[in-house]
Amino acid sequence: MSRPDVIRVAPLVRRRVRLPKRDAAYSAGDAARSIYAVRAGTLKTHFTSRNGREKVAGFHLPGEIVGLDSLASATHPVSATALEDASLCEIPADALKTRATEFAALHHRLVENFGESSRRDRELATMLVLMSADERIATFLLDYSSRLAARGYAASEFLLRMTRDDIGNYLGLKLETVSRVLTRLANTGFIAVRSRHIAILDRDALQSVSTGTFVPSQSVDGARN
Amino acid sequence: MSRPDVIRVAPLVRRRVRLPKRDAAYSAGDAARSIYAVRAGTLKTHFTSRNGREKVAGFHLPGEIVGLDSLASATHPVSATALEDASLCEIPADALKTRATEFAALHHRLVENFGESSRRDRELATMLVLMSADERIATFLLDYSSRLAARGYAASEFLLRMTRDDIGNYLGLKLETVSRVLTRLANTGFIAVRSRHIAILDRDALQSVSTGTFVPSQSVDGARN
DNA sequence: CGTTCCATTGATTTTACTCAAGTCTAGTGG
DNA sequence: CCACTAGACTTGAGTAAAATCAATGGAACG
Repeated sequence: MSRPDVIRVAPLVRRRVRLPKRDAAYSAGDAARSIYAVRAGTLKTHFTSRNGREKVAGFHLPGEIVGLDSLASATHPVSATALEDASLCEIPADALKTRATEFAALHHRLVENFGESSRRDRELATMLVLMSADERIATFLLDYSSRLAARGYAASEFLLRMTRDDIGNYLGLKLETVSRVLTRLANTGFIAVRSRHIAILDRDALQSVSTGTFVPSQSVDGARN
Repeated sequence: MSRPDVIRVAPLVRRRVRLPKRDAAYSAGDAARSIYAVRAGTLKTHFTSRNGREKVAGFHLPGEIVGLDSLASATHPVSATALEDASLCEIPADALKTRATEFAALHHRLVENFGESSRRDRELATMLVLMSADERIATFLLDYSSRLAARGYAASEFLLRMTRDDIGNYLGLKLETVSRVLTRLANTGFIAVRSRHIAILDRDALQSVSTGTFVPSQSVDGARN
């Protein structure tokens, strides 16, 4: 969870793509021909697990890159779907591959990006294993906020572009639990919730919830595992 | 979870390292000078999460590579500790970096390796979110078995080199739960357990447990999330 | 060969899930 | 433009899976 994966690849961009809400930039299994920089809008990446259940892999804000994980294989391992009308820059994978070795700087950026995404995956796994529902939601909100801030958007008041169900799937919670936790955090005055509009009212408190230092209601522990 | 990340890097190896049980090849935060191929023995990678809790990131069998995730940053993001006396091949990172752009094939292997590890991380996250304790343990045993088999070891009878606590931490379960599930799987006759010695007696059944098709005791669902 | 770490098993509690009912919101068509 | 509808969200009550607490047994290690 963190900084957007900004990468300057202007000379490689093939074309702009308009992607209406609910449409997929690519689907799991598609030939891996391109990666995409998110220009505007929000995407989610998702896939069907071996036992047929749908899993949200991540959310992608403007300025971030999707599809990099396809460079290793012939096909896209996940699908990328627009949560709202979006606009993308398509970057052909072959150009990226051949010219990556050509230009050390670009190669370096790629390696960096992989490192970044593996760090994020590691943190997600940690979150799923070690954190309570409250900690996960608090962490999610703070991460979302900081990613928006890094792109120049308001950090303390924003619109969630995804459903409670998507958030829950991503964090390993049921949508009812997501709803309850948001309500609880709102009741303690740490955030304000108006459907998908979120305002962070007390960032420090939210931070302490995310680290398990503070626990909203009565339960005294917060420690898991 | 899957295939070992075999990579032929003989010409780059600097030296062999003997690593006694409980010693670390490197620790989180160390300068990222080298990556390591596991020659013999088993390692675990682990790190301290933001809230100070220890998390097992993965287990690494002979023939696999550790430390690749450090290429992106200046320091190692995780620690690598020997679960038993081990022997490693040290590969200097700078040689890998400079010569990776030199040799397209090696560069390709690196990209591939990142793709593989991100696939594994994604599956781990899925496992943690969507799977019951029984499914996780069954999946873990089958993965462990197939990784051993890929290196020429017996696939159906092996020794777990890590504690129940390590397994539990990795899978997001408490050690007691790990113990209980192993006992349950043994009672149904799918595996045999003698402390850390595991024998897979009915691979198909274990497979069906791992996919949630079969559920050992009484509970009828197996579905989560 | 005793000490320490690891594993098992049982009883109880807790967290988040499930099931269910009802409300709100945004998008649609009359 | 308003009414209608479908999807999204909230809230409540009861349940289940795994965590926690606790005590004992077994293996490994110096």
